[in-house]
Amino acid sequence: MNIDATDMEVRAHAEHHASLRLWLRLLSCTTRIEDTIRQRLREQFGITLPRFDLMAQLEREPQGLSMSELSRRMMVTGGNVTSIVDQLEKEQLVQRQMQASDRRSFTVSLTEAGRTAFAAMAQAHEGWVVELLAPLAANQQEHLQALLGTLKSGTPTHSKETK
Amino acid sequence: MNIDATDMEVRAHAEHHASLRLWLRLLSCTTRIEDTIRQRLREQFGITLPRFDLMAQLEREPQGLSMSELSRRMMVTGGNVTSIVDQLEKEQLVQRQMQASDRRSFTVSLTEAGRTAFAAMAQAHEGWVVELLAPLAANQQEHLQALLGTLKSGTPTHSKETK
DNA sequence: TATTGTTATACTCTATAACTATA
DNA sequence: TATAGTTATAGAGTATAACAATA
Repeated sequence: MNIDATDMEVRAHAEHHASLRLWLRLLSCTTRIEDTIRQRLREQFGITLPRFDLMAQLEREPQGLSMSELSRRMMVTGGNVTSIVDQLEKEQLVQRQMQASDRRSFTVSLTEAGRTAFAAMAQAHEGWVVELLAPLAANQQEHLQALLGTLKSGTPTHSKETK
Repeated sequence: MNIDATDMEVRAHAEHHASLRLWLRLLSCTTRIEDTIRQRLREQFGITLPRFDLMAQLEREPQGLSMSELSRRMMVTGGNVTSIVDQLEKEQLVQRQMQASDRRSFTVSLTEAGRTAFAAMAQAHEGWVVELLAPLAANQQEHLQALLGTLKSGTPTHSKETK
């Protein structure tokens, strides 16, 4: 637009546009997969994604987690964790256990039924993920993993010329 | 687990696990960026992501879109589009216009104020995206775009050995 | 009859804030 | 005082289904 636009500015505009297109594609790919998984979890197991995620957190920590730790890991506020745990407890998939050391707190863990149910769901879930990522060959998946690692860590492997 | 497990099965298990890790990383990267954008849109412009998305759809189609077309493009049901358009119309950012050809339908488009407001939001939005993707150099972003294109299209560039 | 859009309802997730019990 | 967790409230987004007007 500017008559004084330099090559660098032109290039910067083009790169900005490319970043925006990349973000829209990243978002649409992820959303499409997530929606598919969400729908299948609901249809086949009658469970929502946040509940599945909470159970997955507990599955990784057999000794259980406190409400506040769950809140931190799931990045949602405490009140929400309470309601999700309430629902899962009603279905006897998780249990609250008193802690002798601190009577304000307690430990949430999977019940035996919860472990069994989660195992079936996790197996199906993994199958869906494999299926939905199948358009990418194994070496492409590795490459994608590496690129996303760079994006996540915030550590560029190549320095950028533009400030 | 199985005593008869062949090398292929072992490899398949390893690849399945890698796919799952890739999916979790894809999800966390995307969610992190999306949450940041959502939060900034709310704080700086008092708008939600679905409303921003609807305005973005309209910005691309100056002649406007019908409710059903908006519903299709945003992949949400008609009732939801009605409520989002209602809110934006109340803020005078979009307008409903009668269509002579079909009196059941009408055209939704950005108002002048809506175009102005959207321009400011879109510019900020693009800047955030550039910032959040900055850990990746330009050539890495191109690579990521290509890989996601393969994932999206469902057309593997390499055939897979496993059925 | 089919389609366009609205309305009503219900549910989940979310954040905020006030609250209780314990440390 | 501070912390762990709960409760209450409000709001957004979503799907479903019944509905009115028009084609």
